[in-house]
Amino acid sequence: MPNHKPTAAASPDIPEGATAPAKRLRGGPKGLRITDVATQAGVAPITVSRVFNSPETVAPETLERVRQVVQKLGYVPNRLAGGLSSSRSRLIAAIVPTIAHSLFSETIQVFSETMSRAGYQVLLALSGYSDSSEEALLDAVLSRRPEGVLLTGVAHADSLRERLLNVGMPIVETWDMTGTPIDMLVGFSHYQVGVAVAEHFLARNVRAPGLVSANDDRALARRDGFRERLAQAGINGIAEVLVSPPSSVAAGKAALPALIEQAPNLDAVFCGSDLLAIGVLGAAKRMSMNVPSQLSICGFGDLEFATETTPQLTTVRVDGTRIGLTAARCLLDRLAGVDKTRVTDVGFHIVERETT
Amino acid sequence: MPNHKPTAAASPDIPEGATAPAKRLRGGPKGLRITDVATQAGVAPITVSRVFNSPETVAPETLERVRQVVQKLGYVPNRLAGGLSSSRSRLIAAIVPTIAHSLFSETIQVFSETMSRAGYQVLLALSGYSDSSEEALLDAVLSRRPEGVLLTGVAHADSLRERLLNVGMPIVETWDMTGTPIDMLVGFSHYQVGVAVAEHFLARNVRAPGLVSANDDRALARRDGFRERLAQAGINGIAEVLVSPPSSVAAGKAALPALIEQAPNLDAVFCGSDLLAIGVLGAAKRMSMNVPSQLSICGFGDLEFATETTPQLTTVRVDGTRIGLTAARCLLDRLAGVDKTRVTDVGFHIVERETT
DNA sequence: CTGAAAGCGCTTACAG
DNA sequence: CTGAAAGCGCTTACAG
Repeated sequence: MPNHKPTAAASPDIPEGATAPAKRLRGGPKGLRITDVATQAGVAPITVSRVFNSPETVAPETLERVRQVVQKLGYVPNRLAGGLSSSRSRLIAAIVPTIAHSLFSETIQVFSETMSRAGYQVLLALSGYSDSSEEALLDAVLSRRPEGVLLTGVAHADSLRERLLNVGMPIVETWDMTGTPIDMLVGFSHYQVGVAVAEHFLARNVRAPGLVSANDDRALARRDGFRERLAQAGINGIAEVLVSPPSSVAAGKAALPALIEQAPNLDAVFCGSDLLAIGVLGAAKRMSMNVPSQLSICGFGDLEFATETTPQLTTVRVDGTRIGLTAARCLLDRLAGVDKTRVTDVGFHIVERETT
Repeated sequence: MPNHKPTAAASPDIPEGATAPAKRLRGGPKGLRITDVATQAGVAPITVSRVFNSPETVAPETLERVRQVVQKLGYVPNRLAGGLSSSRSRLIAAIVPTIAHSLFSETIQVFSETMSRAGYQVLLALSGYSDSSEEALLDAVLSRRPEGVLLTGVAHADSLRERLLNVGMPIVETWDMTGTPIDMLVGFSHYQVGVAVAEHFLARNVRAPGLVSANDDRALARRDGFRERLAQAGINGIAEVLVSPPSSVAAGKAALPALIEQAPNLDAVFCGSDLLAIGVLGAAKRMSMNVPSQLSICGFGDLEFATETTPQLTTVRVDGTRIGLTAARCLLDRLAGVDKTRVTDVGFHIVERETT
């Protein structure tokens, strides 16, 4: 027979005349609490807590007994309470511009899987591509007291950087590169992508390259690398069309005529995404321009289908899965007290498919 | 001058000889608390709380004064504490098999945007396609005490259904249809998709259709509808290849020869996803089979690029954005106390592109 | 419109 | 290996 708690036996024996200060009730019973389990198992609440948080410190028989009660009652600990009490929320925030049709989704997928295997849960925060309400978003995120944060891109606004520098929790910036990370960083240089694509075009003796891309931070960095490398080769005044995110096939289609208007001799286009590249390809076909002989097209993102359906396109591949996994490991190491490599450059590859 | 709290003035005047029961400290100061703001603003903590939660009940001047202190100090309320105290976590859980390369990502995107506009945050839980650890996943989710749950698919395992029926929080099942939803439902019938694709093929006088798909619940429901409708038309013993998720172009490529081995006269394939369809299309090309004249191919998902790059393919379109928006509204209405329509069938469309 | 007290359900920090 | 007490940072439920 388990040892009974003395207090558990002495239930309603408060003297009639006692001046108990009229206990205020806060709503009805909301569910099972740790004390319910403790009472049934004949242990103190702290022992039930240990069964969940440090089972190795509990005697095997006690462990078994408590677990059976937990199972029987269907008790699920309240982590709001647990987190408040322990200052360990077991929550990680992931701040992403968007997950729809995006390269980031596989990063978040792996990141989330890895974190949850380690006992953390992911709070998803979509920032959109506008910086407008990023302050509010950060407030919302920080109000949950996450133990770590994954950012997509490097923090742009100074006010955000400032705040994040001061929160004192592990932070990984991803999908970009900078010399001044807030904390840890897993990504690659979009500027260098632009340079590499420029060199790819130059090697093909392109004369009048143009560019179509969304006007977000990273796409603009690629543009800058592209432009500056071409300028070194004496090519200036590049035709350019910027579209607002999300980029789409339709936007790519519309862009080609606009580019040709700016540069009638256009013979190459660097696109901010594979969807844009497919749009440009479609428009080129309709204008009877041969790709790639008359018009070289390079996308970005290396969508899975593209290899099969559009072998005329060159594209840039980034290993989003590796970014997610590495970012998760960085955070986990840091949370475990290990001082982790701060910057990881995962690089990128230009994927030139067989020319048709 | 703001009215000072009496207690705020009387700081360290406890008599030396007092037998104060050795206050135990729990770690150092972890950050700003509501009392820090209250003290600086010369109000009670509860007033600061009201500034955040019911500003309309606070005098304009007080409101302003408190907000300035909040701003100056950079105070962010602790929602672990707030949620524990108020039993309102302001958290919504979204349980999704996967968000990478998936149709669900746009549903989650819109769902998350809509919920966050309403002051909720989304906890992302990836269930994978295996039911193995779904119990553990649900425990993790419920431990956060979300105020609502979005499920992808209808709950399969009885034990899960049982638990969800009893948690007493609003639940929306999505992306599927059933006569016995747990609570609310926004989706469509995968079985009917299969029926519709069968009819599409029958209208084209197909004789020997086959099927390749992942072996998840919903894909199998499509298969069943497909099979049974064909059986009604006297077509039985359909060639079939099941692949494990995630489905891919490569899996589609590998499937076609396997299908032809089962059915040498194969003249149509219903694919579980557009990626599989692209793979089958690629394999057909390599085998010099004309699509669609020799081989009809139907995908599922209507990926954006496909319209442009693979006009030979037919596919099935579902409005994932609408599912996400509707699901969010259902939950929000319910949270606001409105009794909401329980079942919404968003339907689907067979998209037949111009035949090349 | 504002506040003092009590309580939300856990875990820390001791103590045995 | 186990437990009693105190505290985590808020909000509820009154009271004025």
